[in-house]
Amino acid sequence: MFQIDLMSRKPIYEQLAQQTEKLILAGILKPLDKMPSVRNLSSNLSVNPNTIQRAYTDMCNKGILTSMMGKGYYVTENAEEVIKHDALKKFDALDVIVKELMMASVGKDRILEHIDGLFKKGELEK
Amino acid sequence: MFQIDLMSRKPIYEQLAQQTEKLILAGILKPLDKMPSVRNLSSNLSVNPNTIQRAYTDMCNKGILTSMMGKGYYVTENAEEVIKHDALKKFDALDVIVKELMMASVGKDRILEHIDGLFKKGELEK
Amino acid sequence: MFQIDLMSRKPIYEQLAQQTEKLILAGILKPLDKMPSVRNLSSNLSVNPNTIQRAYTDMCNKGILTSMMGKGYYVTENAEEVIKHDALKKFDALDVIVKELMMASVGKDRILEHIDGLFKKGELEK
Amino acid sequence: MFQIDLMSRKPIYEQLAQQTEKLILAGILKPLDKMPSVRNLSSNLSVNPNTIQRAYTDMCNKGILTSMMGKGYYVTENAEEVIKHDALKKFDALDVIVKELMMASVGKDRILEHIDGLFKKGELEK
DNA sequence: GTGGTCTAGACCACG
DNA sequence: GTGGTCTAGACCACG
Repeated sequence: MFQIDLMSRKPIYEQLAQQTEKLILAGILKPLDKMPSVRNLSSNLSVNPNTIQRAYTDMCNKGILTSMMGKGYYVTENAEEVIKHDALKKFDALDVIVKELMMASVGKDRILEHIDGLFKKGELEK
Repeated sequence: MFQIDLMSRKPIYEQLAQQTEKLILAGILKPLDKMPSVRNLSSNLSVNPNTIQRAYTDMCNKGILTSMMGKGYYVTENAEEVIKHDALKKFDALDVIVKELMMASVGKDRILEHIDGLFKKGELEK
Repeated sequence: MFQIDLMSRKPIYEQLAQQTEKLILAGILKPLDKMPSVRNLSSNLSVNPNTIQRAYTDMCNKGILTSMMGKGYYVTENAEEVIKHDALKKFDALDVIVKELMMASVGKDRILEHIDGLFKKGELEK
Repeated sequence: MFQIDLMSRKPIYEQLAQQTEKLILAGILKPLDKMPSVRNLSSNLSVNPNTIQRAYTDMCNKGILTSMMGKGYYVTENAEEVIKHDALKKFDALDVIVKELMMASVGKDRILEHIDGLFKKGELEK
């Protein structure tokens, strides 16, 4: 269910959080679903329990998961909503990249065309 | 000429390299121009000399600068070309972000519109 | 009769004890009344029997309940008295919070007003 | 500057965060002040570096501290503001306690009188 | 030197 | 069994 890239510059706990969010958006993980236990996921992925804990705690703070002591971690009811709301912050990152492309004389048409292409590929994947 | 944001998450040496590239693309730094000396820039910006060195060395490796022992660092003749070519790698980063926005149910129209807006603002700045 | 909030940070056994105390103060549970059996309450609330046991044992230690081997748990004769006496310890917790509000520049008037408001609401509920 | 109570039920990282907040509210730690380094504070308090890190990271997430890689942690410019704003959440905790006192037949007058007493003591401390 | 991430592993509270 | 906290200590990036 989860795949970790140890060579990535992205911290493992961020990889876990991001993949969890994708599973929720894809409807594979649903509200009130139980997450794998810290120890279980730790041994399955060969990742230290502390690292799993960090990922889960971060998601709790964001309102995507909730913990029940002695029971486990669960997807919150409004997890999808929270994730979608957070995604809007990504427009800022998009701004930065587009501006850098502009600086490098990459024209507007070429960028729009490129994004258009992404959506066409995305539609084919469905 | 250079402005460092100590609060940024981006490493100072990356900020320096990126600003140098922008100055070259803007035609302010031209091929064969001499870069400020490591010591000089270090004291002007109150930045550790190692950090300046790192930025210069990185740019040398990319072919944007060249060092002449005992003389200093100079902008290469084809620096602009190299930078523009490198910029194309940023399409990958753009892909990642656009896909994440798509996952979060942000529609194509909204993204294209947003980018369109960026270009309009960019034109006004000119 | 009892309602457990699994999402609460408060341990279930504390929730049970607190609700029992409220039922006693409200006169719903009276001295010498029999408490539900551990097994019974456990299945009704879908709570681990150990948790019920813990709540009952704690209340025995405080003098609110008493156990009769093979018979069950009963409200003690002076349970109400014990609970009211214990409540005075809550003044300490109140002190801590009020001091923290003071530190954060929340004025005396605002605090007193707030508490006044609570009592007015409380009276309406009657 | 910091005092840790190892016997307290409150986690060390919370004790550290709370004491930092108090120092800021008291004007002892001011905006842009540098915090002790993780390693330094760790050895001074005989507390594991990870625990200090946790406290600092939490405060970063709340907007009270900011970290500069390779430089250290600094109090943010609007730290005091953030702390005061957060303090308002404590009214909820106050509600809970006051209601519990009410349940235990502690009258409004007695509570208001008690708080009044706290403020008089507070004034004497000045 | 300074923060950031991670592993290994212990101990506790809760259920 | 499950999460929560903590110690010990390593290794890396950054300055």
